[in-house]
Amino acid sequence: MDATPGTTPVPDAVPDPAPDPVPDADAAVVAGEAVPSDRVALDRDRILAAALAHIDEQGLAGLTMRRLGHRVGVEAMSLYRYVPGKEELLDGVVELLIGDLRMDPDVLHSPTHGWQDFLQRLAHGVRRVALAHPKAFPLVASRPPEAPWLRPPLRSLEWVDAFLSGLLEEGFSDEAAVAAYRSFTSFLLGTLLLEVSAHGADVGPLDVVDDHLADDVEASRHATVWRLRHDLAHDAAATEFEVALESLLERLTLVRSELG
Amino acid sequence: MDATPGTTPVPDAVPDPAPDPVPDADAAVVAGEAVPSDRVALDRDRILAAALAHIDEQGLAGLTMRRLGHRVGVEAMSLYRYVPGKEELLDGVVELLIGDLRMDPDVLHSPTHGWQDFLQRLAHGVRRVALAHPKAFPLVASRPPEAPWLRPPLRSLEWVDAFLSGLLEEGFSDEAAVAAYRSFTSFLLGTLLLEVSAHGADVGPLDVVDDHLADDVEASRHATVWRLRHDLAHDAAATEFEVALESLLERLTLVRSELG
DNA sequence: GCGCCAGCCTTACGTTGTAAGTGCGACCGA
DNA sequence: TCGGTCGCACTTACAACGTAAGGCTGGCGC
Repeated sequence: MDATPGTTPVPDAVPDPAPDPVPDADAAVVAGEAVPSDRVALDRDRILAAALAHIDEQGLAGLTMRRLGHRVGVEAMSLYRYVPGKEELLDGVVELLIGDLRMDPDVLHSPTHGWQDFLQRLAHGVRRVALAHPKAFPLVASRPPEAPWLRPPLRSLEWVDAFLSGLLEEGFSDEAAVAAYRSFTSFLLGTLLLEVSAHGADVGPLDVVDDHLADDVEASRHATVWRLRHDLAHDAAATEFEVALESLLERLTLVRSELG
Repeated sequence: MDATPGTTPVPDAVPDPAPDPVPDADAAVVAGEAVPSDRVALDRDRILAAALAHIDEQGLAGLTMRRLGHRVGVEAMSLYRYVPGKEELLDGVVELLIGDLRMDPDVLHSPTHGWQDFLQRLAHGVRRVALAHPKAFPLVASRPPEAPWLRPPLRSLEWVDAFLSGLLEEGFSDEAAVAAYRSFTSFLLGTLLLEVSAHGADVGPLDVVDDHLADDVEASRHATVWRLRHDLAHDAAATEFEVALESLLERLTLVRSELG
């Protein structure tokens, strides 16, 4: 019994070479199965998924070509047959993240119940992705966009087009739709980046901060911060998101009629 | 252009050792001058300033301990006498950036002309810093904050305290002040991050995008994006910032009275 | 004169991304 | 059945990185 769960220094789960438990590989192939060995075939999607999983577990800095190779049961250089380099790999992870949006059944591709419902669903979908992968989400912001007007976190032509087309269908003028696009992306990026960042630094439940920081706060200086420390630590991100989104939509209603 | 550290022979401009042009060093010292050689004394502030300048010119990926050392005329390891490591160096650069805020004569430390004026000035001050250092500003967002409630881009106790105290003076309740703090930081972060990111990707004036992207756009798919491409490329960040900020302040007025 | 020590340099190690070449197994036309 | 080709992983190698450890030097106090 190797790999006892309590002791391993590296939690990676390499699939273990497993000296081919299949007695007759040809038979398996004939039977319609894929590769007989449990070492499943490598491909770009599997690599990207592994990279995302690795980031979720170890953080961005923990992702290394060698470590990623090890995780998928392969030497680092083998990855380069499927991915041109590390930069492109990270871009692929970002694509994967926004790809999750398409799979989300609660996110609509066009405003079938009004534009407010459309944007509400989209915003919540993006937030779900961000919260599901807090360590990876900053990538969505930090990767250079393919075009200056392809703004995170809506980083694909597909979604930008869906966004704009959707609003146009709903009576937005060209200018209003573009303005709404800019406001919406700024809002999502700022809010979600701060929310996942708080999650990352979320070590203890509250009150526990660095000593020197605590000293600074406690000492008469910064008295207000000290007094409000509990309010500041209190996490009401979900309802705040709701409120701020609602307020944004109200503002967009104005934009819609003013620039109509 | 950079990012691949493999080939460039480094175009840095080292100040040139300059074999001590001063004939009598003691005389210079007596005369009240600093170190006689033009190789000025190294210290933490000079290192941080050089690091910021380097990031401004070469980008974040271009900053290396060796290159930074070379820039200040010193071997890489000498930097470690003043800075514990690269992480702390980057934190120092962030401090330096927010330190610029304190120097800004248009930014007030307390609301002497009403809280709206106070926040307006603060917001514009932060935006000025972001635009002055577009390559470095993302650092403000990506460095892990010292405490979860110390939200970028207001990353120091000093400013958070000033913010909260200021609003309390102006009639905000505790809850309203904290809520305003959260909204304000989200707004600034999202807006400015996207603005500097657009500046970074700003290669040509407009229309020039990657070929494959252009193909995707041009081909019947994404027809709306294609049609609105000029509106999308049109940069009205300044006035949009103004409008969005105004709208935020209006909303905070409501928060102030509702949670009052 | 002597030792101390701040400040810088040198050397060295482990790790990173990746260019280049090697080797092996599966397929395929003869 | 046999080479030949080729896809795919492995091996080796290199430059650059962050940084640990220690060495030199020149100006200071005693």
